[in-house]
Amino acid sequence: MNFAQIILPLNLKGTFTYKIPSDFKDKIEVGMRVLVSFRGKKIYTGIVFQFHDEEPEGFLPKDIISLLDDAAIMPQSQLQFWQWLSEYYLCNLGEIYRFSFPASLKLESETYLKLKPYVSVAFENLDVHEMHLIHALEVRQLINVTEIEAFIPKKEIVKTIKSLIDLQYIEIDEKIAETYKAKEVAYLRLKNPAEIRASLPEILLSLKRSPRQQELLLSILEHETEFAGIPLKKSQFLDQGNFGTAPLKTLISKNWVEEYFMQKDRIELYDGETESREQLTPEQQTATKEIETAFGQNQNVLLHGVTSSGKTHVYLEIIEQTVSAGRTVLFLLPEISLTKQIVQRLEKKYGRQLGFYHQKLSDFERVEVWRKVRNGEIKVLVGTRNALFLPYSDLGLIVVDEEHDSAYKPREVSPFFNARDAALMLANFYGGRAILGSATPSVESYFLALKNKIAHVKLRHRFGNVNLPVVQIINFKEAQDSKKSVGNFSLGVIDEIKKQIDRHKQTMILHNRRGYSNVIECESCGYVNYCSNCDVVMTFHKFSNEMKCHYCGQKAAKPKACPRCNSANLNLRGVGVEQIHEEISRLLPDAEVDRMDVDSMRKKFAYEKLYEKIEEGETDVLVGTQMISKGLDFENIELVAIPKADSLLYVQDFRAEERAYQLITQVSGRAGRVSGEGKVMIQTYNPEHPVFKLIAEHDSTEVYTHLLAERQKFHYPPFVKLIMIEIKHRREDKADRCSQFLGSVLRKYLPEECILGPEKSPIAKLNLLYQYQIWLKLPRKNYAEYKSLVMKSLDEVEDIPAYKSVKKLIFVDF
DNA sequence: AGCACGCCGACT
DNA sequence: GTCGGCGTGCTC
Repeated sequence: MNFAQIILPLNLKGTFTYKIPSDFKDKIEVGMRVLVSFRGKKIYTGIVFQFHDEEPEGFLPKDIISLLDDAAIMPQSQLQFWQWLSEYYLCNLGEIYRFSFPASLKLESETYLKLKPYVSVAFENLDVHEMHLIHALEVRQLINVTEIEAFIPKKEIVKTIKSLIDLQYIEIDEKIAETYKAKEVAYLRLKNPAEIRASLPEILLSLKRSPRQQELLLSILEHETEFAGIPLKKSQFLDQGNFGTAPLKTLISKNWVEEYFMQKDRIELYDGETESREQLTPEQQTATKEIETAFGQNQNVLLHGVTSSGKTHVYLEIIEQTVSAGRTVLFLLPEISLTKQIVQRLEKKYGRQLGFYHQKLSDFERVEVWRKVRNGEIKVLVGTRNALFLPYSDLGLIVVDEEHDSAYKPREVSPFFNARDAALMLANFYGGRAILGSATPSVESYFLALKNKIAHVKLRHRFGNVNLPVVQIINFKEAQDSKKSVGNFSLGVIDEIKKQIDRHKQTMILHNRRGYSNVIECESCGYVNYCSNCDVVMTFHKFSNEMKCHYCGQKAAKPKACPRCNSANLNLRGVGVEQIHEEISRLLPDAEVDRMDVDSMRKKFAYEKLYEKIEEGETDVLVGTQMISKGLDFENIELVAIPKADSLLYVQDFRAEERAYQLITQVSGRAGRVSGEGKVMIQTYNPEHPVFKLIAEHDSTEVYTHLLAERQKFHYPPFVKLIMIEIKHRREDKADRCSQFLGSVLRKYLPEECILGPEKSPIAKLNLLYQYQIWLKLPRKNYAEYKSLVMKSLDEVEDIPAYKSVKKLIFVDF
């Protein structure tokens, strides 16, 4: 055990070899954080990955400078998970490390040093640099590594620090411990409640000349009676009762009331009534039993329940079982905005044992959750995909809610992994189980269930045996031909919306295209307005009166005349959600019509405000993009209309039909949740399209049979394994040549039928980078072999210096 | 990744 | 004559 392989927070292949100094040998553990120097002067926090005794060839390993933890900060199972991720998704361990660790747990040259307390320094034994550093530390308590460069030559820095640490004169300042202090919050309570209650009349009498004090005391008493056991937050209490601090101070000095402090919990404690466990319906009970059985047979579960069937109730039941068995639960959601409802319910039950983790937390908050997970304080963790990387010690259950959601595998941030599949693996490494839940499972998950790789548990009925909405397909061609249409709507849909408004019911209209119109075209010369960064037409947004590129975010003024031929005849083509909104507002002038899309929700609290407005029933019609399909569970929505349903299918993506099915079904699920009188109207030029027909029949089995047949016919997942490689460079010829070269190398090793491309990406230029794609369809059998040939090909391209600067992004299971 | 090194154009 | 552009190479 002379050497350690260390993971560094850099996007570099593999791990790095360091020597373990003899005095660390009995303390160092796999999963510990260590301080090492890399590239001479830079210092990094690394993770111990492995130990070994093989003397490396070709370089002299450096020593590990110091250990940052007393015990492993990363559990073994997590490290196994990292290793799997990096092998499966062809990404570097360093990338995973960077992505998954809060910044303050992986300090680099920003790491601070300090003198050890109560040491006497034998200056006569120090060299000049060591002396400088000690003197500097005597003047200022903390110095970071970069600052030391000012007075010690770069080459000598690490040596100096290391020698002083060895001499026990200085130590690494655990900034995390220092800067991270949970905030303390003041609470109020009666000092001696029993006594006060007993002699209340006398006390009140004694306070008769101080009405504010009287009021305050009674108020606290009332709270303690009504919400026994729930802490009373001082600031909130004073604000609500409009009390000043003066009467409170007097009460405290009179020893009636006391102020006490508790660590602030980022999740506010639920202070409403605690709800008793809801009774499961017979169907939910059966589902729970089926899940237990599957778990007993070491099987994971696909919980396939129609919208409003109460999947959450089943989750809660299994979560409770897991927690009472003493194990931890991870509840994954595709995005934070959907957490509201589930958190409210879990809060009541688990209080402080509930944690919350997502991209929008500050670093401090992340570290807090990290520690609580590590030391077992948190038993139930609700989070988005990055919550997979918390240091769980005993993960018994992972729930992946809305498992079909594409937010589980964003294309924008590396490492590119699918959180749903990763969750299955993570559960596996911990010896835990996973539930994938959805009303519209992904074709891949459905296939797993079909092949009995995971158990298929179904909930076929809506909660309370409420009927599923009636789906009506409207042949829009016919409506137009028979003059029964106005603009983008058939008269039937308009009439139905009016009918709903008369009944004081609400309507949702789905149109999944942002902006007002997606092309502005010159009538005389055919000019269209392209984004200067991307090979994409700019979309006109009437509301903000500007042109926007939906890919890079660039904005431009709307041209008044054609920039090429100066003609003023500019045509608007393509219908966006703003236009649908405008149209409905015009057709129904007395109705309250609102719009919900990323553009209108950008302002702070815009979402909350609109949410409330809908909840209060002030909104009659809500027009929106796919955003309206998530998290809007209102009782009063009875009608869902999709005026241009075909646009959902005309996307060049082999998952277009699956997505269309999921989106339509999800948004339909908003209609008639309680009444059972929901109605869905789909306008299309292809009324015979199987996806629309099967949605109308509510026959999900047939939908998946259809989707799977298509996938099999055209050789797409789950029948093959798909890897997409995207090659990007700011010079088109270079990206082109590099992709051609990679293509030829791949063809050297792989059969021709496995390789498609290289071709220009559907968006040939994005953010000033030209991009080309190569699609690999690899057989499931011997996949590992094929994949290693892909890796070999990539390595060969990597060896060409001219292509080093070309970015190569690899999407596995794209 | 990120940083130093090294080779060619536009400037005081 | 120099400053600085980014192509290239290397890091345990």
